[in-house]
Amino acid sequence: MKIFNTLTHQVEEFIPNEEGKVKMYTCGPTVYNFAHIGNLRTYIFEDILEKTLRYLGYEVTRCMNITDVGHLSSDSDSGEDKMVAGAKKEHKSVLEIAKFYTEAFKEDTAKLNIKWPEIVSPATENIPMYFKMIEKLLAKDFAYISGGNVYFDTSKLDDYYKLTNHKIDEMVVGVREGVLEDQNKRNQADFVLWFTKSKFDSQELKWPSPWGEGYPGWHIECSGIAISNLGEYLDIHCGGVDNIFPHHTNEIAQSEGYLGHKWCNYWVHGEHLNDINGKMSKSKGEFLTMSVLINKGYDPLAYRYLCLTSHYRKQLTFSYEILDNATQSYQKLKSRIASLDKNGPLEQEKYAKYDQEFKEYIADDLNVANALTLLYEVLKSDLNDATKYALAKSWDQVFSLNLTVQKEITEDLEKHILEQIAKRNEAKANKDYALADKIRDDLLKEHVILKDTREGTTYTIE
RNA sequence: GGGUCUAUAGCCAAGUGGUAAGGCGUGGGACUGCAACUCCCUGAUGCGUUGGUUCAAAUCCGACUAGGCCCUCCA
Repeated sequence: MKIFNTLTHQVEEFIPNEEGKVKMYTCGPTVYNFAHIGNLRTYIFEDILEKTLRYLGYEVTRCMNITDVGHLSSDSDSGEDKMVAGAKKEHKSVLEIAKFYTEAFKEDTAKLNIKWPEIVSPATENIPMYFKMIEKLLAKDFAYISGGNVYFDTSKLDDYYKLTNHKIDEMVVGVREGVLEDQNKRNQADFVLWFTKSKFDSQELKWPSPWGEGYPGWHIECSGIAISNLGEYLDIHCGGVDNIFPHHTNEIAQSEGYLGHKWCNYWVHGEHLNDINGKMSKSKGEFLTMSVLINKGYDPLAYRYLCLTSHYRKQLTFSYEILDNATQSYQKLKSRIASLDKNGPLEQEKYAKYDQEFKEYIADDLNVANALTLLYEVLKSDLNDATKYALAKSWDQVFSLNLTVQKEITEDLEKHILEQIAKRNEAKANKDYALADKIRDDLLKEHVILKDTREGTTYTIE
């Protein structure tokens, strides 16, 4: 397995700490609103990564956080927490809001066939772990107290910027409008581990702590949750590219400061889904959620197919044109597989050869586009139907496109359809094409699509 | 200002020095009462522009152009 490691800025051979086992952590959603399809692209990529590792024989334990506290609400850095803003808007408590959007997120991921991680942990349920970490960081002099808050001292690390290649002298503070410089910091890059003061008075959730009543900084939650659930040595840490700095940079700093050794070997980041204005966000342009697409008649799995045709490290610009394109391709692919006769003997040798090739593609930094192309090649090949079907079914463990899932047909429905087909054939024989077409249209309304072949009329159900 | 990534047909996209995969769409044909489905045929003398290295460049190097992202909310 080869994968691009942000830490070394190159594609590397993946070697886990423990042979055959992978510990994987992925940054989860901030649950103050619905996830947009750009957020979901990252979860699709992480799902593919996890399933690829499993397909290659690794045993994977994956952990994800749910951020239900402590994120600022807007670019203006006005000091209102996202969760609080969401709660105010909807007249609910912060935790009610978090619960609601956590459920919504879970539903979205289920529709996209994204496997729910073994371990999912909300930030608010791990406060004692943050105390433990912060206390140790203070004791080891990696942290200091200033202006009521606890800060991490980035000057104590030689390679704080190793993930980004940033040069500290050339960084511009407050390059974005409205970002204020925090006068309590010793160094420009220092960040807060625990808040008790400053501009976050509107924060609703607070906990008593050794440093006063307050709440955790924006980065400590991921480190705390990852270390307490997966231990001191992590194999893979994922997220969107926007997390590289400062979030993941700071996670490395605080985790390695706390542990006293290297924490995670592979940092893997997914690129963004943009719209024509650039980066997708909840505040500008159309707020594209799964529900928006579903209401427009799109199949969530067509969106998943779209994500699969594009490499995870490449930006993709969303448009309805490309989604229509993907929908067509996806439906055609599915119907081709549905028409295969799955019964019969497997051509073992050829099966193994193609499966090996498939593994080589996905193991090559998740070259899913080539893996999909291989599926088309198989469908076009001279393999027997049963072998083609078996390969599609096996590979769908990674693709997760329901390629071999077909609608159940009840006996009554089947009887009804066959009767209608008989009636239509009679009408056709009598050259009563108006009636024949009406029967065809009526069945279509019931999602039954008729196919006239030389052998007679068959049907499929969508 | 600094960092980083990208540019291949109408659209998506593979390609990692040996002469441009694949999918969707388009157009044509077979099939059909007409359709749909399916099948067959159909596309880049060319890979943002421009220099260079090489027997050979979409692939390597330089310059330029355009665009995205990051530089304390973000997937």
